[in-house]
Formats: sequence, structure tokens, C-alpha cells
Amino acid sequence: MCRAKGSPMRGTRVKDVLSSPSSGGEALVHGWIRTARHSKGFSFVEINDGSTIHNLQAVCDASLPNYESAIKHLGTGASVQVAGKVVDSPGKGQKFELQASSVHVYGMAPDYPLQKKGHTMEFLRTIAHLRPRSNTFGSVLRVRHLMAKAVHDFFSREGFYYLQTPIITASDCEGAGAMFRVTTLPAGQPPRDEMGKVDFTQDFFGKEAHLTVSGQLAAETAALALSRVYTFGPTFRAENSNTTRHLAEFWMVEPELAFADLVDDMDLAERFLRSIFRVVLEEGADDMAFFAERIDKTAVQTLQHVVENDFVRMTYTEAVDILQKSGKTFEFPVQWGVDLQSEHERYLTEEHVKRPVILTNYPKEIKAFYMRLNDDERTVAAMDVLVPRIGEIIGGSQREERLDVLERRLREMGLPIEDYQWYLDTRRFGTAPHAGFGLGFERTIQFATGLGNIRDCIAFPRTPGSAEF
RNA sequence: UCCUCGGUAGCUCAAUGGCAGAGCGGGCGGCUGUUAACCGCUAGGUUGUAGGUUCGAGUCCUACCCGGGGAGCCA
Repeated sequence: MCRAKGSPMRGTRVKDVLSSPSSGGEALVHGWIRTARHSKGFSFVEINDGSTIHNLQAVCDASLPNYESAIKHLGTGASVQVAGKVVDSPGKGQKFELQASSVHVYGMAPDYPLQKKGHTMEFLRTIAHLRPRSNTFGSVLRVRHLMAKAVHDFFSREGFYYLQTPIITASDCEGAGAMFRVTTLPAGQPPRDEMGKVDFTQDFFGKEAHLTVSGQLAAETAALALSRVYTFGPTFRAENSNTTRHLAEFWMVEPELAFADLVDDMDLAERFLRSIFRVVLEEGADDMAFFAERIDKTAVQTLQHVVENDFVRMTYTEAVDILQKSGKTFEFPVQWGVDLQSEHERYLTEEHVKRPVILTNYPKEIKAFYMRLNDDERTVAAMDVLVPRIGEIIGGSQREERLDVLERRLREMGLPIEDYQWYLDTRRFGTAPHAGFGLGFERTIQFATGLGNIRDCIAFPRTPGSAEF
């Protein structure tokens, strides 16, 4: 059947029907049945189309022509089109319902694996192709969208330009962990050089290539031209990490701003997080209420608390002091110079300050080469935003803009300076103080929703040993 | 990668070394306003895999596979 150009999208979204100002209108809705209750003379069929967590209850009378042949047999998972009148519901639990005048069944769902009862998140992961139809995952996907939109809105408002950095990188200078190789060489018998090593000059890019672990270095080059840029894209880590907080493929937001120092960076990070959480609370209220009801009772109040209160800022040195004087016995003792363990971060955020905390000025030995060396020559202008339960969701720094210091730091850390010439050029030609940070997008979703496992914060999670679907 | 817990029906889980079960879901029937509807009937199993101990193994032992949680690493 061919429709005229410019004719309206078929039907009304469930969300719009449920938020109608009044009953009385006609509506045509499409969706999937979440639950059906059949009585002798009629059926209640609850329809969800993903536009909201809520279902629209359609009342289907036995006088409908396909009642005996189809409607009576409808169960969870079936897809339908229902036309009817929007009426005030005499029952409890919903304001409006749809008095069906016609029901078209697109597809039945025999042996549908999703039940109307609760499923474990572990089981839902095994049917990742169907879990968008679950309440929890529908809410995750809607909140994820809201947050992505909020990211772009925030930076656009703040004068940042959205930059797309490469996913394939042929330089090995990103140095942020194990990388996935990208190659077209035959896996079994790759060409070898005289030394017997794989000859990457014959590979697709003429050299060894990998998937990006960060867009930061590329973002710096653009920030030193457009002043304020941000990236938002997929990022890959080949670490064998099996935790509730790690993915092999995740999304990262990386703003980079010129003529800025560490305080500007922290101010931006705090403003940014509070802004996107405010959007989730306001525009995702229904989904957040669901998370509070089913996933984490404190989900909404936690976010409100974050939105309404300033983050606590302290230096690494102060944090070490607090931990040492805490009276707590940690599995790993704290001493100045070592990186903080999970238990330390959790004590700081969950017990000591009970809200997000920004730690600054870490020892240079435990941070990356590009972070600006402080005047004490022992610490760098780094900042990590730690939140309760998750730990680090943002890592950032003021960047080292002084050419001589940057070259010295590269040498100290044993990195091949010749590979960084293009990066050093940004300091040779009109260098400028600048700063930036990276936000783990899924970790942020995990924090906002209260979900226990980051694998439930992305549609198709990739983890060691698992790339299904 | 290490530590730890687990794997029984489609799902969630019971079962002292001695007949493999329940609830939900599915199917069939009943019920004129349900809300994870309710009532009755019914089908549904290579107890993760491979060995071993034992008269007898879902249960004990060994190895492996898969999953959860914690740690490391990090965002």
C-alpha cells in the first residue's frame, strides 16, 4: 500500500496518548504487547511502543471480528496496531485507556523469552537482541539518548565545537593501555621481514594500525585552533578487564579548551556533569522513577544531591592525609606516591564527603606524560572526578604547553620523541595553556541509573571473551 | 590475569549420597473491569561438559567450559 508523500506518520505514540489533555479523541497506536489479560467477554491488552516506560491499556471487546481468531490468543511480545477511542479508565492504575475499534496483529510471539515478571540482568544479557523490549533496558536506552543529547546541548551552549577524531590510528603514541590491531594481513601467514617480524609495510596503512584509545591528542590540535572543541565517540581498550566498570568498547566525551588552566577544567567538568544530570532528572523523570523503584532506591535522590551541591575539591596530598588519618584499615596501605585503590576512592566519596570529589595534583610518576608539571616538580596538574559506587568517571588535566618540559617528560618516561613530532609542533608554533578531560559515558549512565553493571548501560556490550550480537 | 561464589524445566529457584520438584511463563478450559489478574487442567528435564568414587551421584572428587561478585588496570 502506497501512501501519499507528506502524509503524517502512522499513528500516535503511546506517550502522547497518555499525556493527552483530555479523553474523547480517536487514536491509532502501534507497539508490542507487554501483558494481556483475557476474560470471557473481552481482553485487556497493554501496549508499549518504547516512547515511554508506561503502557497503554487497550480494552478489546469480544465483538471485534478477529477476537476469537487472534486477539484472544495475544500474549506478551506480539506486535499490534490498535485503533480506538481514548476514554477515561474506570480502573485503577491509568488515567486513560483505549477502547479498541480494530486490532491488527503484525506478528505473534510464541515462546517469547521475555516474561512480564522480572528477569535477572544476567539473563537479559544473553538475549541482548530482545532486551530493548524490557522495562529496564528501554529506560536505559531512553536515558542514554537524553544524556547524549544533553552532552551536545551543553557544549554547544558553552561555545564548543563537536570534533570527530579518527577511530583508526596508525600512531602508537596514545599510550593509554593495550590496543586492538587493525589489519588486512592474513592472520595465518602474514608477510615477514628479514628479522622474521611481521612486515607491516605491506599492511593496509603501510604501518601498524590500531583502534583508538583516546581522541585527546587529536583534540588538542583542534583546540589550539578553534579554542574549544569536544569529541564524543567510541573508544577501545584491549585490556583483559573483567569488572562491572569496564568495557572493551565504550564511548567517551573529551572536551579540550585553550587558554585555560586546571581550575577552568574542573569548573567545566563540574558544570558539565551537573548539567547533564539535571536534564536526566527533568526530562527522564519517568525512567528515573522506574530505576528508583526497581534498581536503586536512592537513584533519584543521589542525582538531585549531585545537581544541588558543589563537588568537593582536594589535592591528592590532602586525600592521602585524610585516608591515613581515617582510622580505617585498608587492604592496601596508603602512602604518598602510590595510586589510590578502589577502596580508597570509595572511602573518600562514599564515607568522607558523600558526594562527587575532584582530586588534583597527583604525583607525576603515576600520571601521563602530557600533564602539566607543577612548580614543585613532583606533581602534575591532573584532576580526577570520583563518584560514589563507580569511582572515576572523569580523568583530565591541564596539558604541558612548554616545549622543553614536554620533551623532557617524554624522555623521562622512555617514550620515542620522534613519534610525537606532530604533537610537539603544537607547542613549537604558538603554544597556549590548555586543558581537557575524558568522561566515560557508560560509567556516567551507570552512576545516574544505579545499575550495578556497566554491561547493562550499552546496547551490545563488548568484553573479554564476549562480542555476541 | 588472580581470588571467590555459582550452573537443575523457557525464567526464578528447591531437592540429608536413595522416586527430579514448585512458582511463574506456555497450551487448553472457566470467569463481564483486569493491573506481575484470578480459578482448574495439562505439557515440559542428557541436572553446563568429560571423566572418576560408590550398590546407588543433581549431591562427593578431578579437569574443562560458561556466568556472577571482588581485585588489578582504567574511563
